[in-house]
Amino acid sequence: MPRFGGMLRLDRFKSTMSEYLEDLNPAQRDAVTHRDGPLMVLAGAGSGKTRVITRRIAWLLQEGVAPGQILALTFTNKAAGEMANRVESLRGYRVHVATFHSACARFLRRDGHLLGYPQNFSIYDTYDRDSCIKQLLRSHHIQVGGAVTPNKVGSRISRLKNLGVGPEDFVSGLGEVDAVVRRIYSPYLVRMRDLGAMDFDDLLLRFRDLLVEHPDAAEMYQERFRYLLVDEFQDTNLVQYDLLKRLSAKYRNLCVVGDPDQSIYKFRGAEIRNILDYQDDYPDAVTIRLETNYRSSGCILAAAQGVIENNKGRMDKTLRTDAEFGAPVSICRYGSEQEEAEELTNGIWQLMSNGIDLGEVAVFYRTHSLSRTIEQAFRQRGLPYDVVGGLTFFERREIKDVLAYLRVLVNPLDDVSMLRVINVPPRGVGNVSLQKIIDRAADAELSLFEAVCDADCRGVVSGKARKGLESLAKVLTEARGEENPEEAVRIVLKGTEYLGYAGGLGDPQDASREENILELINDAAQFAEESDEGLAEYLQHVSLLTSQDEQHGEGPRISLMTVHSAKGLEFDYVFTIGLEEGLFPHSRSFEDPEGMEEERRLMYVAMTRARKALALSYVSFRMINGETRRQDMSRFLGEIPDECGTRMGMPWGYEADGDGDTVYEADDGIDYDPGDQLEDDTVQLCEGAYVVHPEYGPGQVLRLSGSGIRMKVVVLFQDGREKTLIPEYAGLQVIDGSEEW
DNA sequence: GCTCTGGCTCTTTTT
DNA sequence: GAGCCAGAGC
Repeated sequence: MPRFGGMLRLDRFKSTMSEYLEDLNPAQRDAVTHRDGPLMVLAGAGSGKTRVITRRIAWLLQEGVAPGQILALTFTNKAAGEMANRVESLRGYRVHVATFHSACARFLRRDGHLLGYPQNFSIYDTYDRDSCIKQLLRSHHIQVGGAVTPNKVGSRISRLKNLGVGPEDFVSGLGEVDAVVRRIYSPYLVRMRDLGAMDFDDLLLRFRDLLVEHPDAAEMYQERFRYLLVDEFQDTNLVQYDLLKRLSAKYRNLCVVGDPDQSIYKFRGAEIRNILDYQDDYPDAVTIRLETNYRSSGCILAAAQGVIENNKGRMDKTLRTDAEFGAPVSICRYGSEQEEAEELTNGIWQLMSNGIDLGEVAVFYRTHSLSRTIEQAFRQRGLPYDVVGGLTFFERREIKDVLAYLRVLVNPLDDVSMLRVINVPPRGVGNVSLQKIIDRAADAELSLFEAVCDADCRGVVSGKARKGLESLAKVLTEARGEENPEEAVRIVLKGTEYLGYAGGLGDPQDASREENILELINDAAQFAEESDEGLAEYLQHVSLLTSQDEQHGEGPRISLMTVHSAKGLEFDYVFTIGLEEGLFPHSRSFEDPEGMEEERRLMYVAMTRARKALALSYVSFRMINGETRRQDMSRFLGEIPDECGTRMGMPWGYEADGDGDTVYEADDGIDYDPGDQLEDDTVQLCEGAYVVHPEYGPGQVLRLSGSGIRMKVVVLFQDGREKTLIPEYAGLQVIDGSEEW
């Protein structure tokens, strides 16, 4: 985590100017040495953008700008940390590098009281936001169901907030969701304020409010941060851009770096238009284009270029490279996702046997759901991997439960968190008792936390519920004021016997929930040790972690992630799977030409992550939502120039080793029907049959029930587990004879 | 008040 | 297949 401040100065960092500049090309050098005034750097993929930003910071420091006067904003905490470290190693100074959200959170912790927020406000993620909305819908007697779900209402409100549209400006459309939003939007804002809580959008909006409503505070920030640098500017939204304009209003040293071809976050309010507006808003801005790619082979670059050129509304830009043409991009078609996963595994084994570092291998996909088949194959073949994003550690149920306890300790107004834990683990507080205490709290104008901690209020319930609330109050009172996050976690766990409860959740053989909680203790301990900050800071820190910030296992590992998470990263070997119409480009973008262009930019991002080799694959049949569908090749593959791709065979010359694997050529019209194999298996499936499950391993069928598509089997697995499975979905393989295991 | 079951929906991407 | 929810049954 980047820490602000740190004024250490070491003489050995005194360098001559040329040291920062000599390995830069002329355009990069111009960007680095631009002194004052607005600067826009249009940086193509792999053109050394990060290097330019860090060198520029180092250069500014050398020019006499104080470290505290520089604020750099990046996309992930990880990127921020790396950038801060690089600057530190160049100059020996720590500068402020943060994400938009964490910077705003930090500022609001200090000055949010000017807006009436407690210093220890809670930060709600999407899930918490939806819980809050769910409660609001209930209290407004709005029926949930069909199109109206807390999540849909929440996303709609979020979108409006990103556009800077308040409840008073909102002209609702015709849809059901809009009708609900019209009723709920304003109450939601009020409710969040009462809870002392902010969602992700609020962090930006409230900080903007602060700048607008408190000119003295605004001036203080303007004086403080005289030099602003923004990475990934193409993915900022209107509110973020507005913030930047206000922050830089006095000194106008706003340096933005971005690539319109890599704008992939429209769905969360990003505006490529910001790049065009920037030129209007700062007519005197210097614009520098970085057009030399230092990352990818010539072939990969040409292939990516061939794809992105199909976008109509695009700033003209061509990337050059001096790199060798390199190996052609491999384009493979497989029969099914299982085959895709298997061949992917084979390809990676091949790389490994050539001594490749697995840390330089990545697998990208458009949607998280595609990771599962790949993960299974990797696990079976013993390949170490990390999944970036998806359900992250801090989004897990048991972790969120424990964090909710911590949150109410820090912010007693936080009823959403209190509701989450008031009966977790179960302590006899059912709906009836819960409603009683909620009503009592409302009458007494107390938060739920306060009501639970007040013996008088607890008096409204009796019996088991009362006892439960008493024990809860006892834990909360005991833990309250504990500043050390690790200690706080321990007190909560002990007082609530949460570990025992978590152990009983779900699969009894699955110890991962307890392990996760122990991991949380470690994380909290580590935070306390490294930062000497308290519980409130710890909560803020974990609330704003990004999917790329997660720590992973030891040793080199293959990275699995969505293309969105891949932005800003690079790998020697990149596999992108699921290049099929409807998946990538995703069907949700079909009607909308702008959406399709964004999909294409996404493809461009995926391709340009690769340094040495790029393999793209698609399948003829894929199981989607429990239904096997016939898939067509992605249009993007057709846009790759012929001289850049080999449309057959295994990645990079891998040959099937005669075990009967079929190699498909693209568009050869071969109809592979995975149903054939399925039917064969189903026929053999009978009581006593030996089977292998991709996850649970070998087992024996105990009973069958139902028939055809409704058929279920009960299987006793070797490890003693008994599972009821639907053969069609479970991927069960029937094997003959017990000698197999 | 708690737990289990069956029915329903689900899959875009994230701070 | 998985997560969520409502309703039934204990």
